[in-house]
Amino acid sequence: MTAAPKYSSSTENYLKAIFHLQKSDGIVTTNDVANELQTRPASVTDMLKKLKAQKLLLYEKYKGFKLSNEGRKVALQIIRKHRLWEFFLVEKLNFGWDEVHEIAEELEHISSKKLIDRLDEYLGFPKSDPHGDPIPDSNGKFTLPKQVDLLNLPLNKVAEVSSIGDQSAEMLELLGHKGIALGTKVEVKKKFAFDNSLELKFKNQLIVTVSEHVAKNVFVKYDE
Amino acid sequence: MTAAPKYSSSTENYLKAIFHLQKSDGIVTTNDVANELQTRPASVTDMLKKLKAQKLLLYEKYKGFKLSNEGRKVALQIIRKHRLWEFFLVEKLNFGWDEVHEIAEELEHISSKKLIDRLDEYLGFPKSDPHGDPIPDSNGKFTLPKQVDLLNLPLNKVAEVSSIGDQSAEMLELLGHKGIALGTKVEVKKKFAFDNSLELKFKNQLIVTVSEHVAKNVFVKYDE
DNA sequence: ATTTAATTTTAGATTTGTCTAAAATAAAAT
DNA sequence: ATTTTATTTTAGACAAATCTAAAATTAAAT
Ligand SMILES: [Mn+2]
Ligand SMILES: [Mn+2]
Ligand SMILES: [Mn+2]
Ligand SMILES: [Mn+2]
Repeated sequence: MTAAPKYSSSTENYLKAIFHLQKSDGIVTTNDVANELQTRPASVTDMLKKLKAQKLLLYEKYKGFKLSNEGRKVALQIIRKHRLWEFFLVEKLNFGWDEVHEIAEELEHISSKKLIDRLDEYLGFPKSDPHGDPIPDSNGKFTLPKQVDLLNLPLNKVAEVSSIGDQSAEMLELLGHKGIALGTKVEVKKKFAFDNSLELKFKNQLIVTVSEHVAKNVFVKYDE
Repeated sequence: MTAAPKYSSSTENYLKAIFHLQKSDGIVTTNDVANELQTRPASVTDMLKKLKAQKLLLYEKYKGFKLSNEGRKVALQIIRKHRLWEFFLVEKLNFGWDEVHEIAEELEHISSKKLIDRLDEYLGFPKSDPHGDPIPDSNGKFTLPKQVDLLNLPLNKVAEVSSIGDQSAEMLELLGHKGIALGTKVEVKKKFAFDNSLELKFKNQLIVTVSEHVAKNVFVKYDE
């Protein structure tokens, strides 16, 4: 029985970043990772070599890299911890869903597995975090919620905002102002062919306009 | 307005260790700290110099050292976090009081002040941790638990046995038999006016009777 | 008061993670 | 097919925190 190896916070942050980047693009570059982690490409290359040595990454210089099975497994456990802590902060400590990310960025590195499993139980085994992202179970499995972005939501269909693609401060400010948050019920009343901007209607009858750029980053779920 | 400086986990662990050591002995040595932190005296000396440079420590080589006011202030905030997390683990996540220390040793380094103040509120502003140690408030103040003998403990107040007056072999035999030891949690359920004998209840619901003579020699501490 | 022992500090290395500047390689443009 | 540009990697350095071995200082013993 081999004891679960401990990885540094830095290592964990790299694994998580690579996981997220290869989820969206499929292919990940050194620059992508440097940009995501606010560091330098040279530092990324250094770390890629270390991750390869630990068998967490498949890497050949100049050719590319991707997580190994073990690397993905570790990444998923970090993501599990991140999202469970976010859920805790919002549900139990009354934080806003837009102020928990930074704190979870630290909490995700607390090592105790027993702690996170107890927390999961205490929270009632939530399926998704406050941003609508799925929470992997202790085996790393999770069920992707069926969702589309607002651009692809059929007209006059009531749907619920379930996750946000671009979670930058600027985006969150815009959404806050327009009155769009997780759980908000919306329907698309009109789509302008000219610029793909949309008119959305809320439950309270209010109508707002959002750009194509915004619409592509707001994901909703709805019944068929 | 100066932003609160961030200290490394290592720095925080040193401050906390020195705080605890100077609490008991008054005087602290390089070896004490090395022993407490499972490290080498040479490493301690290195860190003492760094702490001095940060004005967290008053230090003159070969002569001795002690925390500065600022150093003590930081130490108390780490202790506050440590003990609040321990309380959380025991009260909310059903951990045993004997298995929370290691986890709190990591959690105490999470930096968000807002988090710890929200946690404090969520827990109902507890006065002491699962080991009976006082929890400093957000200004670093804490109230030492009140210490009285069992005769003077108010009815139905949960208290912790903190010291024994008469430590004769006969007394210790009696206490051992009744199940009373340092750290035992007890409350007084009934006091008989006839002979000042008491009925005590333990956490495990067991009830025992002790004489006035015994009660006068068992000291307990409790909050308020 | 010397000698001996313990404690503390320095000197010099090591590890981890980062950086800048320069070189190597790949991709894009002419 | 060259040339130019962008990306990636190496080379060399640095800060933080630790270590071992040796030197400096203080404390204890004879
Ligand atoms: Mn993180
Ligand atoms: Mn999230
Ligand atoms: Mn600690
Ligand atoms: Mn404690």
